[in-house]
Amino acid sequence: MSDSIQPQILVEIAELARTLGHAHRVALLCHISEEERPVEKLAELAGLSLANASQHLQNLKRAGFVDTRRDGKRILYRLGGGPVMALLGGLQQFAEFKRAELRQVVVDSFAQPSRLHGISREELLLRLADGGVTLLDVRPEHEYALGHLPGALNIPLEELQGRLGELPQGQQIVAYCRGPYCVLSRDAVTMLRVSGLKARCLESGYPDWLAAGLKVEKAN
Amino acid sequence: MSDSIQPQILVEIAELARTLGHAHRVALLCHISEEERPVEKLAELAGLSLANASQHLQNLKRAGFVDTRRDGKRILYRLGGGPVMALLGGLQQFAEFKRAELRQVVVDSFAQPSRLHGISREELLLRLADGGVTLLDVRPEHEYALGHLPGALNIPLEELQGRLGELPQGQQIVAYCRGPYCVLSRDAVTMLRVSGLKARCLESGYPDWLAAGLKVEKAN
DNA sequence: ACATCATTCAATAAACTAATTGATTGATTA
DNA sequence: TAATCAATCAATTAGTTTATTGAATGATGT
Repeated sequence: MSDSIQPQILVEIAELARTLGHAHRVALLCHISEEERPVEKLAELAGLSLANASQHLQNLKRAGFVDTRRDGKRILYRLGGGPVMALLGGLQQFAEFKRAELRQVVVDSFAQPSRLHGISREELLLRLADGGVTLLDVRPEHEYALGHLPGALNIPLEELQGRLGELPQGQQIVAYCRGPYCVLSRDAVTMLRVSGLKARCLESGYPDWLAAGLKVEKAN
Repeated sequence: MSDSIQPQILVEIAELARTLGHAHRVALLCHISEEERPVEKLAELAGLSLANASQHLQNLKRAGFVDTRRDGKRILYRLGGGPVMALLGGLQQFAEFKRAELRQVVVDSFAQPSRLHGISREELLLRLADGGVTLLDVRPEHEYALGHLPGALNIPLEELQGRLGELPQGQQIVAYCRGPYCVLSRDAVTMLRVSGLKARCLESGYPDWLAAGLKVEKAN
């Protein structure tokens, strides 16, 4: 076997990962991904002291996850170039997978013979173009606010039972949540079908959509 | 604005990232991804003491990146469930993007009017089924050895000039490397075209292929 | 030019992480 | 049942990383 992987790229990968290895930095990165923001605002959002936030932000910048520009007195941080969100999405998906695994649901839903045959992103895009589909985001409100598929309706799973009336009767409904390992949309589809509605799952969730570079909508 | 992201998932994400935040652990994970292996072998491959390797491996296991099983006296580590390779691929791609950026090549290749119109994975799969395509992996040999697209020929970019004779004359050649931000395959295509061969780039690289869950080939 | 304001820098103490050593576990073979 | 062997655990030391403080930038607006 050759001398395995180039050690230098390993070190670079590890450095990138370590930069994301602190909850405050991940939080800051999320806040930046929502919208370009000055340091003070970010510190407030993340609940950090100014100097502390500044240092974390500089770490993120050194790693290339964010960029800055000056606007008058303030320095605005924005998302950097490159596949930053894909990376963050990958982490989020793995975290989501682990949670699902803990609840011992993954195995069940894979074992389940009718996997509710989810709809792929490609098919969804086609269906959306035709207009015969209602997109339903069943994640909690704050996650929806941070970004969702264009035109998606938000009814968190917990509220779904009580808000069935808000959904169109004739149309096909496509529910999605955090990804293939997240059970929210599966539960939603089961619930909707029981109520006599035509519902399917999106195979992949919001992070995946984001990672694929497709357009998203954000709350104001 | 609502209370932003759930702090708990942020902590979990950060923990995952921190686990990948050490070159030795990334190296171990790569070695494990190649093949199920016992601790001793992994320690040797990564150049670590046994106890040290064991500790790193346990970190990886705690995070869910790897799993273990016993086989006689030895304990074999294998890749865990969930989108581990997608995550690692995401990191690799971001690292690759940064390198390209440093060389100030990304901007150029995006600015370049004819982006060498790359071929998509879907199209490649179709073409491969027809058999009229030669797949060319232009990454260094050791990277190729760790895994490559099924049936791909390996000629590292540095050797390409001298080994043009190994390529079929009539067939379309599809070159790939580490991903959309890697310049190896672009350079290769340019070189091949100059030599009168029909060549195109794969839009996405090996890590992306891996992340998409498609079949790969490994050296023995 | 001066005062102002957002941000960064520098220095410190506290907390955490990594590598080494040697002891321990737990399954296998004789 | 004892010897063996792979792997893990425990404890130590050295090295990093984090949050805090207060001082230093550096562009703005009067």
